[in-house]
Amino acid sequence: MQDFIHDKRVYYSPIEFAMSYIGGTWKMPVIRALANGPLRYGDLKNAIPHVTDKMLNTQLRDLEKKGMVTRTIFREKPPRVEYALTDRAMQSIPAIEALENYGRKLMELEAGEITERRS
Amino acid sequence: MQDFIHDKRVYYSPIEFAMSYIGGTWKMPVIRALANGPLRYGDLKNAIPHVTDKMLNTQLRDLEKKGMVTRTIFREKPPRVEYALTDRAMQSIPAIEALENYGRKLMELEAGEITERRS
DNA sequence: CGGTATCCCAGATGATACTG
DNA sequence: CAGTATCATCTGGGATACCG
Repeated sequence: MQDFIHDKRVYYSPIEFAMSYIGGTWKMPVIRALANGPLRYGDLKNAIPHVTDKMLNTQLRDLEKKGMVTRTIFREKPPRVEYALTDRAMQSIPAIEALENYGRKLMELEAGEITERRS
Repeated sequence: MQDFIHDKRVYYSPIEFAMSYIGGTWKMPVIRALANGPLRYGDLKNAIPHVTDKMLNTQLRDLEKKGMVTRTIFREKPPRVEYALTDRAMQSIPAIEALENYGRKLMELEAGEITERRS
């Protein structure tokens, strides 16, 4: 395939381009956590073990910029902020689930093997 | 899910674990290039536009260590080295193709939109 | 409750040149 | 043909602390 230029950057393959949207350690876990419906910030954070506020916020801002999530503020008491997937993010779910299944297969394979001793 | 520990590292999700095998800019393109059968080094390099020798070699060594590719040397004239996918790498192909399809969808979406002006 | 602001580092990537 | 070696760069991610 020929090069794809977007936002002044060159992408060599559809894979690389997809990863610019959902790559990194946290973006897929975020999307997966929102796959069953919108969540507010706190619930989202609880749904993703080990994520820090900084990383969660960074990733949410990135995803917003890319048109993958929407952020809705409800000015209630106490304040509420909800994150939801856009259409294009929902279309990534099959790919993310495929990756997740593969990860589980690898975990089984590795758990079943005797750990190699490093020389 | 609970944490998964492998090779002295903690993985928080199957996704993260899968990405430790096929993540990075070049590993999926490499696996995809080998999906239809073994290739020798030069052909593999030609199959992956823009990859440098350093990156291709680094990734191939990584993939070897993880048990994702095999490296076979044929002492002929001229020398020949063939790379092939292992079983566990072949199991990643559906996930990689799903990602690739998603990347293509995103490319269409972006190509069809009027580029936003950044303020 | 839902975030920001700093500072910092390791590791991933790249350019270039050289080799058995 | 199939790589290594070296050096430089850049950014993702983490620790910690603070804020409207």
